[in-house]
Amino acid sequence: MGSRRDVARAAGVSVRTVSNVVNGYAHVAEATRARVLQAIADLDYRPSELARSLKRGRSGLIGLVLPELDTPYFAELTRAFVEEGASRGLTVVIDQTDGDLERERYLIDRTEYGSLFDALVISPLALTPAHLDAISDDRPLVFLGENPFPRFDHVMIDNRLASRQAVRHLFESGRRRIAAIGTKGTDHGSSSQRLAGYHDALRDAGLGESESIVEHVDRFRRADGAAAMARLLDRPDPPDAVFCFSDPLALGALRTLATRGVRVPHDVAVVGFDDIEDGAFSTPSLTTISPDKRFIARTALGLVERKLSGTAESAALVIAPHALILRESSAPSRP
Amino acid sequence: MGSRRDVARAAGVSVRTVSNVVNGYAHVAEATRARVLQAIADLDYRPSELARSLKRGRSGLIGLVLPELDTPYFAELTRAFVEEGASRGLTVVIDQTDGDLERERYLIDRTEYGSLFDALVISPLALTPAHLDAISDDRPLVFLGENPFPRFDHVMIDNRLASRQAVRHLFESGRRRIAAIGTKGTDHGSSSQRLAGYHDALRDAGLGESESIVEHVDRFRRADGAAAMARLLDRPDPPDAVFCFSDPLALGALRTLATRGVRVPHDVAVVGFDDIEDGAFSTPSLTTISPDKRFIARTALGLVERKLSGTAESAALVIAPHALILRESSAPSRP
DNA sequence: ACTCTATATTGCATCGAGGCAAACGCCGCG
DNA sequence: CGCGGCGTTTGCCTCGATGCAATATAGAGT
Repeated sequence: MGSRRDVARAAGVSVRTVSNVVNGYAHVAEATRARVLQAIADLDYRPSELARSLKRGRSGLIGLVLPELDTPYFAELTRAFVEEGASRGLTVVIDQTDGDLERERYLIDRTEYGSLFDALVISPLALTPAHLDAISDDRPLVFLGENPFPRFDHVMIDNRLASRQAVRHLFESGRRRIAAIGTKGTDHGSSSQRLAGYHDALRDAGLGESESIVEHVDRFRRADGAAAMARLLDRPDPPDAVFCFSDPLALGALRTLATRGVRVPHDVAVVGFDDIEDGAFSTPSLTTISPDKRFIARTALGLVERKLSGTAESAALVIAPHALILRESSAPSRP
Repeated sequence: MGSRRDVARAAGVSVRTVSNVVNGYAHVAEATRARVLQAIADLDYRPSELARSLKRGRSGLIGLVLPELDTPYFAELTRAFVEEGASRGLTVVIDQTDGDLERERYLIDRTEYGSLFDALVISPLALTPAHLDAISDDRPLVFLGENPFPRFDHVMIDNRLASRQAVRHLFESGRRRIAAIGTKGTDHGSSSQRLAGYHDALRDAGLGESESIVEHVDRFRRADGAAAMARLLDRPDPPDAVFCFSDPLALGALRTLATRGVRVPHDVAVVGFDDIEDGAFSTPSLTTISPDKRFIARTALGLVERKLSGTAESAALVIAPHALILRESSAPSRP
């Protein structure tokens, strides 16, 4: 590939004129423009985005750091970010941590120590605010998810409220033995908030702590949901409704219920969380909490731009909207 | 954040000395080093990776362009690339196209016209070689997947052979009515090769074209596999084995079989393709073709480095190894 | 002919870092 | 006292592109 200088020499003009042609500057003679374009084509020249970025002081690259990509929720969120970024002239590139603390720290440190990215949007799993003590809050970092990171911009949904609404819905549709599938012991994040919402709703309904039925899982996948549901059905007092902390868990539960010949929603109602595409097409289709992924992406990128433009006064905490999507899996059993 | 110049001023040294300290150059007096480090800390200075990359002529960023991220196979492949890249000092960033032609072209064009990425590894869905006529084969592009792109480096597995082995295995374990689930009308890629392998195996087994049973699907997801399996079971002459063109399809088929009370592998054997994690833990566990994802990632990045170093003489075509992983879903029915 | 303006083109400086080699200070040695 | 050598520090240039302002050229107006 030829350089800018080669092009200038070949076209018999100065380097500056090449620049003018490339950038479509107004006052360039037609003949000159043609000669330069010809030279560009001959030498297979293309401007270095690296150099441009250096001059501009921005690369236009935003890193999106997620725990895992094969979780449908994150995959769909990724899509929202990429599309939303494109419409703002930002390129969103994705990195995955597997919830590994070291990797989360590494990626943040890299931004800290001057990477090619203008900013990072990160959904941490293992990271806690204490790990960020040494990190200046001038850094363009935007956090997603439920763990609070006080000094930084943050976009989350109200997990506790959403869970409460989901469980209230089950109660209002006539269920009385409502189980939850989903806490993990180590998780200090969304699980505990969703659990809190579950307990809120039981309390609202006048049910005591003793009537809570919580089934733990290690991961939030179909297989875990299926196994947890089987354990619930094997209890002497099986539930008539299940609130699952993720859609894949709920889809797994549906599978077990189908296998065991338990009718959904007639015998057991199921509600999930995340509103992934599969849930809309399952049999029965899945009632779920739908976080507004578009809103999350738009807001997070807006915060990034605000930070980069220097207009930010203090860290923002944005609660993104969510909706309870009613589908077949939770239709009332007793009209 | 302070600049290199500010640091120099604060420490009372030249900019060059700051550079020497940062890069750990040998002959820097201890006192000077300390003063510079102090200034760096005070001013929260960190070197610009952008400027470094410009000087070096490399950014260390490799783009990995995939059709979709929520397909487990691609998610696992991504992991292999990210890890393999890290071990070579390359940062692999991911972009997704949804199999959209325009997006695939756009991403390649961006590299063509000087992006921040050193190279692109791309698994195209819609793109055909004709779209690349205008693209110089000097570009550091490495292709993945089954569609041939003659002038460029390429890593693929032998889909046809792998399929043939999978179907032969079904035949050898006593099956005689072997169906395939998976072609899509529009796909010019892996589907047609897997279909060819399926027919190869039938021919090997002395079964005629008339005995092939092919069930089409629109996408390669669980739900599609479940629906296709249901159609197969509803035929007057249901199969005793199914070769699915992807693991999610196979997992969907397993679900339908379970729901209908068909025993696997006793009544129907199932084989998938891709070796995704879920398949190893399903009930029954899934026999599948396992492409060597590590190998693919390692080789593709190797080709990238070869291209970037300029040692490449001509385009390479690498066939990555695969293995037939035998699990419960295809144990012999007639010993 | 001479200014004035509009169009075309260019040189220089700059972004932030690093390669290169010169130049500095200081020591010991002849 | 002068010189070679070592450790230390620095200036200058380059990477590739662009902002700024100056300059060159042509044509129009009086």
